Amino acid sequence: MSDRVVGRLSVYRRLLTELLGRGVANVYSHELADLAGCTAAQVRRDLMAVGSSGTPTRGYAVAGLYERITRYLDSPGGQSVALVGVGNLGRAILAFFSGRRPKLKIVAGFDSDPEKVGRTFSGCRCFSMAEMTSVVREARIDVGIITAPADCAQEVAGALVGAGVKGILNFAPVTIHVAEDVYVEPVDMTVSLERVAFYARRGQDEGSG
Amino acid sequence: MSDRVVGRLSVYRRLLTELLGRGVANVYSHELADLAGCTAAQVRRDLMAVGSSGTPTRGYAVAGLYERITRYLDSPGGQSVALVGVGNLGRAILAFFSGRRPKLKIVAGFDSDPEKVGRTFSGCRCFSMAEMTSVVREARIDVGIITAPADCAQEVAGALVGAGVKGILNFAPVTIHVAEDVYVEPVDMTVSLERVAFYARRGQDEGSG
DNA sequence: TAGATTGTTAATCGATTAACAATC
DNA sequence: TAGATTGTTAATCGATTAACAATC
Repeated sequence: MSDRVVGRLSVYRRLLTELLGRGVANVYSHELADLAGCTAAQVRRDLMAVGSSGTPTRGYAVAGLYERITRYLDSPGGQSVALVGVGNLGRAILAFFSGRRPKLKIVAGFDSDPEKVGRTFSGCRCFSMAEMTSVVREARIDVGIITAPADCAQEVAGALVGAGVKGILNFAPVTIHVAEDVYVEPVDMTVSLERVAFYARRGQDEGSG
Repeated sequence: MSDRVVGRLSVYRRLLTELLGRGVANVYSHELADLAGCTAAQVRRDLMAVGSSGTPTRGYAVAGLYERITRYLDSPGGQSVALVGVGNLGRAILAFFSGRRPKLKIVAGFDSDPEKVGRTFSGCRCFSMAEMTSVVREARIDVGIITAPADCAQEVAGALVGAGVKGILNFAPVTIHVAEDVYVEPVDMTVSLERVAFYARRGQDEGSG
């Protein structure tokens, strides 16, 4: 399954939650496509991939769709996340995810600043860097978020992977290198802003975002 | 020019800055590729696209490369950015970009909270929502960052575009719809984290991040 | 039935990769 | 010269798009 499809499934699910809340029972592929900003053909192909099917007259059942996507995307028992670097951005992300997805919860923060260690931010306890290996192993954390400064991001990534993390969301503006079986998703805000500025100046050309 | 190439150029430039600081005069495509996490063929093709050429013996001149990429990516006179929604995430982003790229500066923040209006965050003045049109026009802002809550992101996008913005970096977890000539880049942290969690659990498969 | 939608198959498109000649 | 790298061309790959039969 390609990363693009996984991303679209996540978007569909968010839209389905909204439709469920409004009591909508069925949706057509072109309706989801309009809401998600993609094509109806993509929606149908993606939904087939997770084992959902619709009918020509009624489209897809919202509740069934939500259930299928969730079964596909989520781990049944939930997954735990660690966040390393409880600075401005780290705390903003802790606040952002607080209570948002109970099955994918940030259960531990880490920081080298003794002032932050022991405190709780948006319901998440901050530990020292030295405690990382034991905390990650005990809580069976397999996802890490790096909001540490660029100059220590690689070291942090190594420590996370060493403790058992298999996926990293990297906000530090550096390319980190890890073992092949670890998935790294870079979220480089500088790169994103420069790209937006480029297309804002040049006209959209063919930018796909 | 595809959005992927623009993103890689931005990464190359960051690496070149570092090399310049270390006094490195030349680089080979495979060296940049290793640092950027892409292939040497991609690097050579991207650099050709911005009009740079290298030699078999010395590779590429770092200074010349930096200059070419900058001339390609940056607006000569610089570009101004507005940020709407000076909450936790907005303030973290203001702090992150503060002084980072002088040619691409966040010159105004906007928030509906009267407590924030008139104050300065990381050197950026916060204005009221009512002032958006006039401030954006007077400062010739053509890039917007949306860090407002999801339920008003679409409205904010409409206001930004109405005031003349041609590119939007959207951190709100909703798909926003704007005119075709406006470039929108979504940065959906929920989608990103769910994708990382998915691959962390399933093994990397073919995730390209 | 009529008609819009679904799901499948083929065609297209773009980007990446591989192969190779040119070059310093 | 020898050899690694550059730049070009062809092949491959994946995803998207288009066309169409099946379906409710």
